[in-house]
Amino acid sequence: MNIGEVAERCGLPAKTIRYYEDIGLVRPARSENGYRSFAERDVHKLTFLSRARSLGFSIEDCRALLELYEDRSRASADVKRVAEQHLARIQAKIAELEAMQGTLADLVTRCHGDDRPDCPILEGLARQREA
Amino acid sequence: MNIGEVAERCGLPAKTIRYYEDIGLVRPARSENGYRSFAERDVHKLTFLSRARSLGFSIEDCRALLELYEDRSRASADVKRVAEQHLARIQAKIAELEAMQGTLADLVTRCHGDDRPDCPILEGLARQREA
DNA sequence: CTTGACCTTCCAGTTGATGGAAGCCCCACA
DNA sequence: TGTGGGGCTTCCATCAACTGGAAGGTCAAG
Repeated sequence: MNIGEVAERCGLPAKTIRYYEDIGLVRPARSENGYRSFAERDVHKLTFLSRARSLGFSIEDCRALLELYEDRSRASADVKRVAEQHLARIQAKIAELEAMQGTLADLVTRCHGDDRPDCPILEGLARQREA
Repeated sequence: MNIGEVAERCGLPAKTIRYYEDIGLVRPARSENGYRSFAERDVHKLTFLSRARSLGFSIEDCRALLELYEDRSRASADVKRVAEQHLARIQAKIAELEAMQGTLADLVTRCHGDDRPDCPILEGLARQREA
């Protein structure tokens, strides 16, 4: 199977698949003409990667997860640990964004947004952290 | 004022301040010895930048906001527009992370996390999007 | 006069791709 | 047989926003 079809099936751009090969996440065979030749197994791995990336796992996490995925004698605890750490990072990030959102929404609400120069948003940004 | 003191006062690493000069966000004077020599005004701009960055504004947004900040004849509507767009991006990002969090939290809950190999997390990642 | 803190510039690396150029390969159609 | 087009190849550059580190100048204290 050529890269175009694989791209379609796993939902990743061809460019990304080549990149994943570069960094050693997949190792497709090669046809005589030099084209990459993907087996079903490669497509599964790429689909797995696509899903893991879409859940926000880093490439290095994906590498670890893929290794566990292929290791029939893995301990699910190892998988769970990776996932829990990632979940914690996501939750921290959400909290951070919510804090930003709170501050920013407040400033935006207080700005009348007309053609006059006075602006609580700029004042809020300029203020030396007394708030 | 030397860069170290400025860094302390505005809450940005010296390295970052140099970077901001590189990309033209500040233009501190120079002393005879070649050291950067910051005026109060520079410190204010850097503090402004620090706050804006901590609210997640991109460097280009910061550049625009800084320009508005220094323009006494600005229209607050221009500031508000930038802020609203950024707010929308933040909210979209929160939604995205919450979706990830939902899926991931579910998988984590269902994984027993012991030394056996069967693992709903890996199964969830491998599944070809029927869920 | 030396030590150590602070400053300088410059170059490389981070993350995860993405864009584009230059150039094969292959198939169909005239 | 040639030509066109789409798909494939590699390689290099670029994005954001820094950050780390090397090599070296400056300055104040002891």
